[in-house]
Amino acid sequence: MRSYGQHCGLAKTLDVIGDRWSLLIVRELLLRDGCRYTDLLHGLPGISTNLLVDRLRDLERAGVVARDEAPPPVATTLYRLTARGKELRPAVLALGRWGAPLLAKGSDDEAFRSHWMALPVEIVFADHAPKGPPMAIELRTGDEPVVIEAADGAIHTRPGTAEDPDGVLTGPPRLVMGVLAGKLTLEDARARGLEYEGDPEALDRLLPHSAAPAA
Amino acid sequence: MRSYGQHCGLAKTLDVIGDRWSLLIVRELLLRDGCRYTDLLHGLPGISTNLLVDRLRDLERAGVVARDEAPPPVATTLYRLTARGKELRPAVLALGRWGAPLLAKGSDDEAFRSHWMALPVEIVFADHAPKGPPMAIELRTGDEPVVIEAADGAIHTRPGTAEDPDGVLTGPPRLVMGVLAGKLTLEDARARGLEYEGDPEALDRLLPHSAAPAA
DNA sequence: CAGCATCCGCTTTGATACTG
DNA sequence: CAGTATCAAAGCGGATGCTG
Repeated sequence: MRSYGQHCGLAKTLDVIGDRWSLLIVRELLLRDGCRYTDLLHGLPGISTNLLVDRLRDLERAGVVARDEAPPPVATTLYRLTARGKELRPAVLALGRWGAPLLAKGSDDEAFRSHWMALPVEIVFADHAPKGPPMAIELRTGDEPVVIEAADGAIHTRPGTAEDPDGVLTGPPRLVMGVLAGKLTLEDARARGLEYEGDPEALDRLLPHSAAPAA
Repeated sequence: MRSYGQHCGLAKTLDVIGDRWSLLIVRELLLRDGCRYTDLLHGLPGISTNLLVDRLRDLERAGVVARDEAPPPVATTLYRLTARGKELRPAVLALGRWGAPLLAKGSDDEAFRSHWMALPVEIVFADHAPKGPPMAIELRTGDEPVVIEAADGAIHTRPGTAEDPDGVLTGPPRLVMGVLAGKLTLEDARARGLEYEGDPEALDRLLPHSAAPAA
């Protein structure tokens, strides 16, 4: 990207990550640090192969992304964020939060990847019973199942299934994301076709239950 | 901008403000809400006139910017952010903060506008003596003087001069911005040519004085 | 198959000139 | 002052080809 040539912090940031696709690449690496070229390609539906290469090079030169040559069992190169790249997390979360209300208006032919759900979870969820027993909620939507786990007051999200989940959310991405992003109450989502099986209090432990939705 | 077509909050945000120049236009309106086309042009050195019009239209359609037809004494149209547009402030600040370390490496031919200094001030300054008397520091750099005022624990920045400033910072934009962004100590900046006249404690009241610089 | 590189048509941007 | 109009240059998207 051509530099804005402005002595301003925002402009300098945009000089680095303002190119089309750049910040989405950062999103992918924030969600799945240390992943392969092909993983990135899968997590960025719509990008063309040459653009991905170009952007990775640009971000590498800018000190945001690093590439590690993985040793023989894997024998591939892994892309990850540098420490400096990880510092983009607050900005990415702030931008993602701003876009949450727009998710409601999305059309049905939009691409969706299950691991993207970790972003809204990080933004709006909190463990309201940090002393409670470890807990897991499974999400069945999109290209792969995802598990949200709460333990010791911390919340983690990972791809895969849970052995004995306290709750299971099943339905179209729009409804699951609506609930996770705090833009849809569980009741509304159920009325529109979302299914929730398990302990009704499990989700309540994580969802913001103040009167005001997340701003 | 062509939509990313991804059901993700970040992607949705970038669909709206991811175009080149868009977020810098938002910056201008965050700093000087209700300004004229020409003011925007001046605050966005490097943009071309047709691009500015295109972006303003796009942002208007997206509900981020609104235009008010000012009544006869002024008789011009004023651009401002909508409530929704103002909600971009946290994201803009987060991005601006990330770029602060990059300001040090800027070259001397970069464009600079004094009112941009309000961003770092908002990010790193705090009034450490909120009960103290009202105070003003004048900044003399860039295209116009700027005053930072602290009163009742709140900090304001405005273009213009102060009648009886408690301190005056004079020097090239790079050094003044370095101090404001917390990337340069006052001593370092003075050694490089920054001048500070007035009460040495006035600046201390606003600068972060913990050992660690702003992350 | 992972990880690129090249080519080509289309869209976006940038610079400047011009208008009510 | 507040935009339009025009056009060249750069960027992007999609397809395809190459290499281990």
